[in-house]
Amino acid sequence: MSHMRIASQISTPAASVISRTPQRHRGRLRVAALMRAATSAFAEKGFDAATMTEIADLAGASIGSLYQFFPSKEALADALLSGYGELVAAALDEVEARAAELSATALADALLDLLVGLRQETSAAVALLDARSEWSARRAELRQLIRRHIARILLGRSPRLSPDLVESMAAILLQNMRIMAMLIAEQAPDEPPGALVELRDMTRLYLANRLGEAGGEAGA
Amino acid sequence: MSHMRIASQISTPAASVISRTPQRHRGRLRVAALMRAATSAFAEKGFDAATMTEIADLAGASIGSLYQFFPSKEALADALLSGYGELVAAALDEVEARAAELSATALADALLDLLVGLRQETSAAVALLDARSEWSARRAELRQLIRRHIARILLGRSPRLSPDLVESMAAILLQNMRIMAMLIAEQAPDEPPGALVELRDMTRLYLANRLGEAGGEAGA
Amino acid sequence: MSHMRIASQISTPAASVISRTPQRHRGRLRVAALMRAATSAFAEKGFDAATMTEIADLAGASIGSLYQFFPSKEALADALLSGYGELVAAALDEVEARAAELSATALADALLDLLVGLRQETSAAVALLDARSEWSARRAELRQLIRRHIARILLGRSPRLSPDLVESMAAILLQNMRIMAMLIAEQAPDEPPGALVELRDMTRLYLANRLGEAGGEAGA
Amino acid sequence: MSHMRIASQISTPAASVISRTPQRHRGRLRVAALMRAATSAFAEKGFDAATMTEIADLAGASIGSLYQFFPSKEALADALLSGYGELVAAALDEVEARAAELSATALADALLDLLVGLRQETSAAVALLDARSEWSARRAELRQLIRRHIARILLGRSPRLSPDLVESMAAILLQNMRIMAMLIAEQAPDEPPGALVELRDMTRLYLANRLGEAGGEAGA
DNA sequence: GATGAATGAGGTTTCATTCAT
DNA sequence: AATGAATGAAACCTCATTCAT
Repeated sequence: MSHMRIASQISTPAASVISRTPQRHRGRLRVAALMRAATSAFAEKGFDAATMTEIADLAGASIGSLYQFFPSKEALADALLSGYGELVAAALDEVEARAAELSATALADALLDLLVGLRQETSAAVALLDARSEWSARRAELRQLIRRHIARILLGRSPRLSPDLVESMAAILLQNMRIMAMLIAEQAPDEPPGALVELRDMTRLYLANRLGEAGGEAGA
Repeated sequence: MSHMRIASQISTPAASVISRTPQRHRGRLRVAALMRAATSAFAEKGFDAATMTEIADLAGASIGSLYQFFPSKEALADALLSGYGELVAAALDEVEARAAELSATALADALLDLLVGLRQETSAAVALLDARSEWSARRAELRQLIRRHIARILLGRSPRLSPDLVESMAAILLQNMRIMAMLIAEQAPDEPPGALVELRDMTRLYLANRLGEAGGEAGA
Repeated sequence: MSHMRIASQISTPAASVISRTPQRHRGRLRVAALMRAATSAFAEKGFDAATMTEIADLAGASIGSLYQFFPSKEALADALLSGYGELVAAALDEVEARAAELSATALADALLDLLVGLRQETSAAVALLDARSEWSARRAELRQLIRRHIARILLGRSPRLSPDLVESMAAILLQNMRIMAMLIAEQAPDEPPGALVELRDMTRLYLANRLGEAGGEAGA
Repeated sequence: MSHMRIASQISTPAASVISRTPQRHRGRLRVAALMRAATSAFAEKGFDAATMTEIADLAGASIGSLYQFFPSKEALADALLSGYGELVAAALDEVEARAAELSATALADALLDLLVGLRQETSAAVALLDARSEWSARRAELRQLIRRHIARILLGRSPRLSPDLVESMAAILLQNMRIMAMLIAEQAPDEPPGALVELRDMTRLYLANRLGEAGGEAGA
């Protein structure tokens, strides 16, 4: 399923965002460990509260080693966000491939489950994007990337929908996906357990209505 | 309407959260100005990035004056959150008073519009609550306060619903209210304009379905 | 006995050290309360750690009121030290009056018990004098005042002793008096209880030896 | 002689009290320089009045460097006190080794001279221990450590003395050692020069009396 | 490449002192 | 006289970043 991706599969990001692409195996392992550590630290404490030293320690590396690969804290955040964008795009690709044969309900489920497998990465990404208003450009970019992708999937299923409508729907679906990921994360232990069901039902109801299908009744 | 409340109506909060309750007129004005400045700073930059010096400057006060009333940055955040909880509770009271005579659609609208009038306060509150995982207790508390209030409104309208269901619905409605406030805030200039309509329609559809009414068709 | 003086008997100090001599009864009470509060705060926390606000609060006065009588923290310390000097001088006067008829042992006891009744004042004075090296002049002055007084007493009892020797003896006796006060203060709950006896015996032994008397054997 | 130890021999203290044990030669030098600077600053101005910036400057280091090894001002004080405890213990070990063959007078001299070689460290330690009443536990601990050591030495010389008596004697001897160190320090230029002799004679007299020896007559 | 010590700008907080009411 | 708000210098401490070994 689409959400089988796990943190350790964070792939080495595009060369452009890190200071020096490691040529050796050791280096690639290091970078992976550092990004994993950064993801965890940012997800748990946020961009500002997480320290570079702490991230290096978490990865079992020295602070100097961290700076060898990521020339600044912001560059590290950038690399994480790029990687996150790629992860989500890949997951959406899988959904897109199956979209034609999915009912509205099944499509709603596929989307809602998508970020669940990327819970921690999503937490980190949200923390990074919420941290600095100067990054609104990057935030807009990432959101647009995902939104466009979702819109394409919707348009593939129902070609008669207007492009504008489909983009607006995608914006709302993305919000619901985010809420789903947050509800499942350990950060929301106090939310009523039934909330998950309600979110799913609401999304199914909405998508069925918009895609012109009858379904979307509450289930369990 | 309920969302006519504006930022300048922040009242001096309960004495418990500030270090020295102002005992003179000038002091009360100062506290109000400081809280307004803090709301603005936290909303724009987040808890960590906003500095105490900056907040004092924004309020036209000295740093010492800020600390006279709020003994720490965290105490300031606490005071803001308490005040926010009271604002939301007051707004929900108004909705509750009218709830019996509202259709499901109208109720959905009333809720969605509720936080819009508190846009900036909501941004600040969200920023504060997301900032520190140590505050999950306070976050849970505030969320629960609002959720329970919404649940009570729903139960008033449809007494046959189970308490658990109603709490779960409230959790989802709260999320939608939050999204609404964010979409309207200046922070999301890049979102498609139709997203607002979609969010509203989705919420109407959902609420009508759960409250057993027919309505909830898309409009605009 | 000489050590019956208690804190509340701190007399209003010489007019020169306070900013404005209070003409009314209320004012004199205020000053007394402030000095008592300052003595307590300095004794417990030291000069630096005690705050002016805290002292005012302790005295049930406002910070403005404190500054009305003592124009600075240092002036407050000065007033306290002056008062302390007068207290000790008065107590020494009493000993001096009885000195001729006292045995060496009894004289040792009288001196050792002298500061015990001024425990808290002594703690405060020591804290003040130890606080700032800039005050070594004042420290020297106060010590000299007391030392000379003790020397005079010794000389009165044994006129054949050289003035230099008597001053040196006084210096040592003063140290022993200070230790006695500290051992009895609540600050030294961990010292062995027998230490008091040893200190007393050592002092008796020493004084008897120097005053040419046989006595000073250990007792209990 | 036991008081040949000098400040520059402060060794890198136990790892437990500093935040990051230096792992390179340069780091170890830094830590030693910082502790030397701190000893000097605390001895001269006291704990509160000495500033961290000043200490770093004195050591020729940056403020960040100071905090790299000592995570707080209090931790720095702790490290100093631990080091001081070790220094005194080492010096007492030397006295203990020679104690059997020393007369009461010679033993008194050995003890009195002991802290003289550690004048500056003693000044600093006294300043630190007197600074904060919250440190009474640490103060008690350090005092007890030294007292027990002295008591052991006394018991070695005169095994028939009761353990309680010996502890009480040690408490008094420690006070005399402290006074000796203070009298010799540059902080007491105004004390009569003969005071040193008197202190020494008093201590000799006392110890000879308690150890059952005849000696202890005044000299010089 | 790797390590960890060094740096210092900048943030939070305290508190003596002043002054308007 | 009395009160308590206002002020800002200065202290403690953090942490991103650089650099010598």
